[in-house]
Amino acid sequence: MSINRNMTQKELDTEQKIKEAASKLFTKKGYAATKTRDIAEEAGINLSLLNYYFRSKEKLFNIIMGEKIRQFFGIVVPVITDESLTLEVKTNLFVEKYIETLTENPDLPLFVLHEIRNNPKHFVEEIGANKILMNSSLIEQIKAKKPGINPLHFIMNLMGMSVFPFLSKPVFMAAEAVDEDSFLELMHERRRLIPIWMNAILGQD
Amino acid sequence: MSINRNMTQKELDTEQKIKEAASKLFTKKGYAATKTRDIAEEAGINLSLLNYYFRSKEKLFNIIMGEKIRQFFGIVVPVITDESLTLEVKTNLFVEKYIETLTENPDLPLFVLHEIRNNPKHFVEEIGANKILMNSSLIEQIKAKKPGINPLHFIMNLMGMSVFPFLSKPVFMAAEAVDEDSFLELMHERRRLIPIWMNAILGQD
DNA sequence: AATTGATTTAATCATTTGTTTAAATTATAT
DNA sequence: ATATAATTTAAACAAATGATTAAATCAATT
Repeated sequence: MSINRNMTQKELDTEQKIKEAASKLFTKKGYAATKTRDIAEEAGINLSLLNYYFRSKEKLFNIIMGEKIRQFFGIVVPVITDESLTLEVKTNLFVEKYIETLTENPDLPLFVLHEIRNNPKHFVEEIGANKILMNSSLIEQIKAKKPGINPLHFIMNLMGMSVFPFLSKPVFMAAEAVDEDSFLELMHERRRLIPIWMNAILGQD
Repeated sequence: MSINRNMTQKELDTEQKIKEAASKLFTKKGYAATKTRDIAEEAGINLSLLNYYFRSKEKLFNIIMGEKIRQFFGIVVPVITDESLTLEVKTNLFVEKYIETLTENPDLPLFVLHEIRNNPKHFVEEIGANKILMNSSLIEQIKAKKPGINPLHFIMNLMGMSVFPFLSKPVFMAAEAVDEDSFLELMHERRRLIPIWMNAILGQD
């Protein structure tokens, strides 16, 4: 029953080709709109191999989903929990990591937010993410600086300013407000500007 | 062939029941994951009536989609184009309208952004939205205040701070950072705070 | 009441879709 | 080289799905 007994080059290739095709289509079109035959065609493999390597569409999806969730949240968990970093450094790293990752993977946030809404359990199980945020040193640092305000406001501002542009990119492109190049340039500028804006929001002391 | 020859109460009810069921399911699950039988069951009608009133699932979807796009963008187009409003008043109205609408329709932004990415033509045809944003008086006012920076940065900040919390609500809930009540309270606070933050970002002159 | 048209229903159709099966091929080990 | 196991393929299956049909019911008009 077990697979991967013999780690030939070809075997790894097939499994990897399926994963990459699935990753591309799932993130682009979502679970329901992606057909197993689409994945097989995109991967250039026989349809049966999908079930041979991953048992079912759902199991394949769960694997991809877990990777994407870790990709989306994994990049910042070490940053927000690191007690040795100042608030300013955290903000800088947060913005840098997100803009870097999302520039490479523009479909990531819409996919992750969509699928977490459909199945929040995935998120919790994958990241063990409950409690992490609220107990992070980032939250403590914000509370210390702005004791009167719920610190989540600033997390939402930071994420909103960093992530939302990628979510709304198709809208801005359809509205002819940006093209591919000018969007990239904007995101490059934001890597520098968002920390400045966050500082302005948090008060200039 | 024509429908709606006799505008009886019952007929309007059936058509409306289908539209409301479709609206609920499409916005919650997307086009592909919503089955015509789900819509019929949610509406409490016979499956055939969906085709009788709307010809096809796709035609029904296009109607719902158009309404949602108008709902999402229609609320702010009059605000950003009104030359008689100051930048501060525009910002206030923008935030107020969005937080009000999205509090009532939390699934709206994810649905709209998802479907616009899948079919940007819909958006352009529905709103005629190309050119509107970049020629708006809002853009002019931002340019006048911050001549050195691309005004889209501030549009993205304004939308990001207003809309992103609704997109990420399921994440914050899964992370046990908020519950339903505290989220509502946060959004109520943001209606007041975002204009202040936007002012801080735009410089305090 | 009878006729006509609109609406609703149950049954059915044709495709699509996820999965399985069994045979064929390829690689590995003896 | 032969036997054994792993991989790949083509064909097929069963269930799901969007749509249609034809008959039944309901409403309005004469």
